[in-house]
Amino acid sequence: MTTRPLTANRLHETSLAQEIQFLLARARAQGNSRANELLAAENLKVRSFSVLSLACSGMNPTQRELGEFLHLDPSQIVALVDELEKRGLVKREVDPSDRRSKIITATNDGHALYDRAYALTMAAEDDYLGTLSRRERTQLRAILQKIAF
Amino acid sequence: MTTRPLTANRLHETSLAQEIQFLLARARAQGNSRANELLAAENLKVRSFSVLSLACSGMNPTQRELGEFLHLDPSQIVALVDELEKRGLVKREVDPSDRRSKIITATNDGHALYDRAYALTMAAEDDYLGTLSRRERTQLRAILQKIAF
DNA sequence: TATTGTTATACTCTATAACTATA
DNA sequence: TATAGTTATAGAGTATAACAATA
Repeated sequence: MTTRPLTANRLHETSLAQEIQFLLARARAQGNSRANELLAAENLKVRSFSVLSLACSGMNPTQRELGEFLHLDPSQIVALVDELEKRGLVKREVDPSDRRSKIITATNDGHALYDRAYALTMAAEDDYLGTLSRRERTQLRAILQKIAF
Repeated sequence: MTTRPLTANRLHETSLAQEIQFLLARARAQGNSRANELLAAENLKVRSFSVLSLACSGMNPTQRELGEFLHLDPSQIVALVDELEKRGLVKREVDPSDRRSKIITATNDGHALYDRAYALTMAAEDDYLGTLSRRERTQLRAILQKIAF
């Protein structure tokens, strides 16, 4: 964990520090950076991990669906899938019901890597949510799901 | 609010959609985009609003403190303060106790604009947290503060 | 005519290093 | 020698438009 000397702690009392939007941004940044640190051991980032995770989900998502769900442009999905495909972790398959679409699924190697990477993201969660109780985590997840979906 | 057709709703059941990190990112993205939409009416973005807010806080922050608190590089702070200063919203003052540092404070115009912009960020919060009860918002703020600080 | 994936391109955001003035 | 701010620059991330294949 990158711990920095917070000599600016006195700004915690400002109005900005009470805004949920600001706090969300800070919490996300911390979690993202910690997750990226740990995922680097498997040459993944949060972004590519997300695609791999959905490829492993059994839901057979198309690239279009991945982009929609991850809020990423189609061109960004192309780049992410390209990289994972080159590494032999996922494969593109033409959707028989609509030959324009490509379904992204994980290979055996992809599933194996996902299992290890998933454990890393859980470890990252423990690191930056360490001060939260089980109950608080459950509350947080429930509230965030109401916002996000 | 940019409402998009979510034909990928079926992915809500995936393991990824249960991860707090993922949900935090989504919630932040929604809030950020909504706040930017509303702040555009005052030619501000979330980023420049944050600097203006701290300049109005009465805490007389230095640029260094702004960067530390907002997790931004010194060079980014320079660019943000430059823009706000050009618009006559904030001013740089040399810190008498350390002539290397510059203290950022708001002008009268800056305070007036901040009041309007703050109302916009509260409106944005209402928009994307609309489904949350008062109690849930309080819980969320408290939990996020434990994570962020 | 509209949509999926692709490519190319540009724009924004972020990170890094070097410089100055002060300490 | 170290630090605050500045400048320049490069890299990563993001958004846009145009194209081929398919619907």
